[in-house]
Amino acid sequence: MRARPTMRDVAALAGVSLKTVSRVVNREDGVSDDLVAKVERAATQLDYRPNLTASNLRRSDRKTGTWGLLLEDVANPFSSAVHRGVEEVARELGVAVFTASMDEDPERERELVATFSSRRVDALIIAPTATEHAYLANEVRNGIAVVFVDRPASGFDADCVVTDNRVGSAAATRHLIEHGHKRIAFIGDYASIATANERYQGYVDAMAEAGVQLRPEFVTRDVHNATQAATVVHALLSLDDAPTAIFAAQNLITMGTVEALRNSGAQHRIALVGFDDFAMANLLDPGVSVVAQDPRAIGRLAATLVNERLAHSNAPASVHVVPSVLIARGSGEIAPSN
Amino acid sequence: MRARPTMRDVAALAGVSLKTVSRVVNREDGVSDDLVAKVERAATQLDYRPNLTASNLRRSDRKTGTWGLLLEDVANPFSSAVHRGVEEVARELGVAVFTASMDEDPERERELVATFSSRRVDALIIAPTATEHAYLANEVRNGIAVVFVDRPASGFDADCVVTDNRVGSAAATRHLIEHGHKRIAFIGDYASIATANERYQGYVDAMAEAGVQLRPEFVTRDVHNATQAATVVHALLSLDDAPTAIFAAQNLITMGTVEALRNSGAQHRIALVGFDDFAMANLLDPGVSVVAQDPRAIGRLAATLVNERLAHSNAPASVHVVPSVLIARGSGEIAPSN
DNA sequence: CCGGTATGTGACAACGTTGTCATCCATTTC
DNA sequence: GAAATGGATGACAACGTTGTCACATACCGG
Repeated sequence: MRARPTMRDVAALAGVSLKTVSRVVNREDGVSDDLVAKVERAATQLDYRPNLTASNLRRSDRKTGTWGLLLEDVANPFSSAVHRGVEEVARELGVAVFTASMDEDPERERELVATFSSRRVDALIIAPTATEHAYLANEVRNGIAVVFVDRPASGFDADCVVTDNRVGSAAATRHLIEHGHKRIAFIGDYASIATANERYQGYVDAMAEAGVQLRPEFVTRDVHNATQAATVVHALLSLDDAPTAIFAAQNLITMGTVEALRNSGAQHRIALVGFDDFAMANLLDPGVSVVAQDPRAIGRLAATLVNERLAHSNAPASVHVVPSVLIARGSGEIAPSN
Repeated sequence: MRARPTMRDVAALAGVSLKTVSRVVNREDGVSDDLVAKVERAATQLDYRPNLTASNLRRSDRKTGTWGLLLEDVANPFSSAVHRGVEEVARELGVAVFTASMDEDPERERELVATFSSRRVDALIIAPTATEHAYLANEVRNGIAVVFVDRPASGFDADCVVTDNRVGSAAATRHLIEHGHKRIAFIGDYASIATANERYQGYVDAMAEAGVQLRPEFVTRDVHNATQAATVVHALLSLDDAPTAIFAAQNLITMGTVEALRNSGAQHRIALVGFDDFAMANLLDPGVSVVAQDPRAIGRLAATLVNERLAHSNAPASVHVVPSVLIARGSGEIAPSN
């Protein structure tokens, strides 16, 4: 394997100076047509590829055209849709994106930020895992733009893109109320997660708005996976005065609920609305009504904000809310059974 | 915003030479303890982050610790699971990964390869879209390691990780035969896709092995999405002598088939096995039996191969097959209706 | 007390590129 | 016809780091 060709090699082959090659590669004008042709021929002949890392080092604007994207888990449907949205905008801008999963590990988040900072990314887009983000101030001081997605960060002021959690949850709950339900259970994620709280608040809002009394035995929080959710549902169904509807305030909770309802044969009797859409929800029986987030739009918006922040680094930080949409598929339109 | 601190700044603050800072940062030994302490204190005080791009430029081994991962679509479940597998290995190796989607556009594939090559990735992992990969020879000559996943490349010799398409498809077909079926339909993707052919061959193998005559009216190829698949299923069901079982040789085809069977009320009467697993397949009614690929294992293996190739660049290229697993969930175990 | 070795530290060049400035030659201008 | 202008090209330094080598000091054995 030979050494990679450099501008010097191209220059030698074309019989011009290094700088002229640089000019041609960067499409600067002021180079005569025949030299341009000669250089291009030489570059092609050698399979020359400009070395962007060397270029970035020397360039005065000090931008590498690289972003870091820190997600919960690249294989998770929500994360990967955000990724997709970010990528679409990055592609238009000619930016390359480093991606990594944090798996809810704050330590890992910090490691990744350090790694990406060392690689001189222009910006970081973070779906935060850590609860304290003051440490990012160093990076911002070093010129890195930071935008949060999905969850706001605490202890640190930066642009942020979130779903309309509270309003969307209120809409889900209201939808059940409008179909005649009053005994509506809430199953939500860890109360320590800001968005989980927002969703709970939305449920509370809609219940209050309709004058329906909250019943503590119908509210379960700190549920994090499908198995736990299924257990909760079984417990709810065995109550004397069981709920006639369930609002499942998270992806996995919805799936666990579907499973539990089916195992109890209650899937056509108990109404269900989930927060966050998932694949095949329309093919289940009944189809599962959900409040769908738009993770791809979230990703696109975050990337756009990054781009703006890179242009005006001292603009005030802002929070952007992406609306959710209620999709009726059957499960949310079941009437109360008694 | 101040300029980013460099080694020079750290050296000045610590009162040592640039080179000593370099030694401390790279944990080389032969630096006295008190100088190490001084340098570390200065580095912390300035929020110094080593500039990996400058480091890579100078380093003699010429490795950047960066890979490029080219996927069909980062938001697609198969792709993102491969991504996850690659990332896990990359993380252990301290490698950062650029990811991008090609959306079945060969032009885009080449652009991305050029971009990543300019950024001096050590390796490319490609789920190929282009049908002709001779162009990659230039990159390999320039020292980039290349590994293919999911589909083999043509016109270019490189390591490759694929699912056991033919054997898996034969297993799926055999499963249906063992449950008493003889009238088994095949619905597959574009015949131009190598893996789609493999899957068709597997179907043919199992039918031949059991001495069941192939019936051309039961074989449909060049089906690429769920809607087309649904149309095909409706046509199959309206045949005088309709099939009693269907082998759906691709993800989206399986979903379209499920939908069509349900719309015809035939989901408990016609057996179905799909190739490639998908979310919620177990919660459908009946659960959908599938031959599951292991995309995460594919990603992990590909990353491992990259690492080996970087160590011995002249080892012969090899093809690695990751076995698939048949998961019985109900739909594949339905007995023939007459 | 000398020469030799080991150890810690720094000066300097180099990686592949771009910014700055100087040079050269061909025009144009008075 | 000399001077001024402008356009094309190249020489050189610099980006932030590491590899190489030289130097200074400390230690050792004879």
